[in-house]
Amino acid sequence: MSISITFPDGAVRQYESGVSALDIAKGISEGLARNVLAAKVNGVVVDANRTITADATLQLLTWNDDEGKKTFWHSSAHLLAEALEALYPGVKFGIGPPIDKGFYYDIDFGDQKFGAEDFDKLEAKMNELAKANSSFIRSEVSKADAISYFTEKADPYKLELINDLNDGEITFYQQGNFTDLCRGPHIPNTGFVKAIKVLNTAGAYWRGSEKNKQLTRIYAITFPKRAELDEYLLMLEEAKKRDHRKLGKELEIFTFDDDVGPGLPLWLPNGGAMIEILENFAKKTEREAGYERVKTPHIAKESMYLKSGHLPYYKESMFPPMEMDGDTYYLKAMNCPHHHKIFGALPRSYKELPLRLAEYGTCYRYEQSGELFGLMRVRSLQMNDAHIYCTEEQFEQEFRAVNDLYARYFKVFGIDKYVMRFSTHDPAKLGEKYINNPELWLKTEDMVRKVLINSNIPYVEVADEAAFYGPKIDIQVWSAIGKEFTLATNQVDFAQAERFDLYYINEKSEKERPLIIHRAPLSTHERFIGFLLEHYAGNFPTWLAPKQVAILPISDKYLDYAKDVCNFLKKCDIRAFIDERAEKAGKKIRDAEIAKIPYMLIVGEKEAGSGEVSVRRHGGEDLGAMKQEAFAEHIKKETEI
RNA sequence: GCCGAUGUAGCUCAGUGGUAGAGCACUUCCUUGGUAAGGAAGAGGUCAUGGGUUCAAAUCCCAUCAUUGGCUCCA
Repeated sequence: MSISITFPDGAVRQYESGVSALDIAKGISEGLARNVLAAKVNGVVVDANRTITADATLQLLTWNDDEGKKTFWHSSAHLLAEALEALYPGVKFGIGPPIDKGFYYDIDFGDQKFGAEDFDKLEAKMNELAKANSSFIRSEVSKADAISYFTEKADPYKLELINDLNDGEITFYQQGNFTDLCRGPHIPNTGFVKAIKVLNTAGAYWRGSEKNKQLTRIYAITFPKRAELDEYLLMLEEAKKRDHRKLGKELEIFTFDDDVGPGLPLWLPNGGAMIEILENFAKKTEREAGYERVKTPHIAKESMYLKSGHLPYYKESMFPPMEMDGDTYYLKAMNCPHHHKIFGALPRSYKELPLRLAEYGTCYRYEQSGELFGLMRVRSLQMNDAHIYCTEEQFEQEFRAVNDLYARYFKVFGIDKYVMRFSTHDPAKLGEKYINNPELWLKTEDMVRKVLINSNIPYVEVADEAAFYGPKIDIQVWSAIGKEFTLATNQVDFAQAERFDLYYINEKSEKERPLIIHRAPLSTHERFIGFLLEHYAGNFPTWLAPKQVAILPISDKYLDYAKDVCNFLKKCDIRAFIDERAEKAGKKIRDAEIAKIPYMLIVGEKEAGSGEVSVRRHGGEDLGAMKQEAFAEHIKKETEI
């Protein structure tokens, strides 16, 4: 019997029923067949050697397809497991999925030890098994047989997984001497794997729950070509150079000190300068957008956090309380309750709304020790915070205005690689993780969704990630080394107005609850500057650079002229300094280049005589000689934002 | 918090049981120079901290602290 196969380009060809994707590939070219990792039949990814017995659409998946890569890495995880079982008999296997870059396998090593010193051995074994060209053989297994197989192997994890599956949907895959519970699909054989790198190990709780046993997770990556692995490793090296922790040290932005404490950054003068620049920018922008600035203390009494509802949710991650005059005080971990108190301090009319209260508020959060990460996750932080109190009718416009503000900021910084994550509640956790008000949850979530859709903002919606007081939008970005974190946030709060008994008088002279928007588009100084360091790889645009201009006298004979230039630039609000060392120009240039100073002004006999400066841009571009005033003008123009 | 790794001069790092090292940075002197490293000398360390083993510990063992790769968490 013959069947019709439709290819992605629309071509339809006839084949004998029972043909496999691999057969079809071979029919097209041997070269293609060598590269086929899996196939997409009627939209479902399957093994390339699965037989096709009815008319179907077919896409051959290779390394160039994401699904091809995923299949390749998934099979590589099985290869890793096969090697581990050979080297460490009796280890138990958790799960071994592909990830964005490579794959991992969670292993229970029992009494056996596995560490970085064993990576070479494991790689060697994997290479050996890869060369064996073992086919991945699929078999359908009854639940009873599956249970009996893994009972014999005494693997509690696989048994637990099988338990959740139904008879008839269980498949095994075998390659060489290794058999695994797996839904597949897999690449044709292990020989496709040509380059292997075991990257690191980590503890990982079984099924992601702290209550379960911690397994050893082994991360690795594989490629069909040696050269691709080398390229990948090189890229990792490059990424490390952008790491804000490395750059922050090199550019003297921040430091940590054991006597100050973990997660408590010290801002060096360069970091202090950046903070000032960012604040000035934000304050101006927010003033124009109708925000008013407020200022609140760093501590408050327990009663306020009980009222706000934060304490039961976050007590564990607040610094321990202080006892004073018979009262219990906490260091503030969030600014919202303080701001709510400001809203409530005066009688409010609908005419005052929306009321937008902004503060670069300093907060302290007792983050778990294992969470601390450079500037991205710290225990003292200063937030670009504001709370907008508005009526329900004003909500959409206000929420949209906040999103516009993000867009504006992100454009200034050239931030374009991010994902908007819309977090909603889980109805099953009302009253536990979330304020128990089902109608308001649905209503506000609808409002947010509407704004996102109406503004054409791409987003992903995730359930059960909301704040306890309402849904939120987070802007997710990635650090140089690939760690995901929330940069900015925009949250709806329908709970705290009630808790603080906040109200305004509406047109009909009735009391009404305001809706509250929490927003922090520029995140915290800590996280934002950490992010910017990586984003710009330390090469800040001139307006943001803590030091904008290095004045480099050719010799100390021209120091006086250099001082004239420096004073003039400072008067023009340009951040300039003189390299007064008795070094040659070449050395001073090199050091200014390494310090990533945007402009270098070389001043010597020629310039001193003519009142000029010779301008070199960071990176080497020579802008030639110009009058001091012309240079000041040049910088002014460039730093307008 | 949990599992693993790491901790030596300001920075980057050598140093596997026998007198603490290098490069850069710093200080001083010489050199007074033209677009990515001039020369010389000097100073700088309780080898994270506290115990232990040993004739002897940066080195071996234990604990603590910090950093870190992940996991869990994230107002």
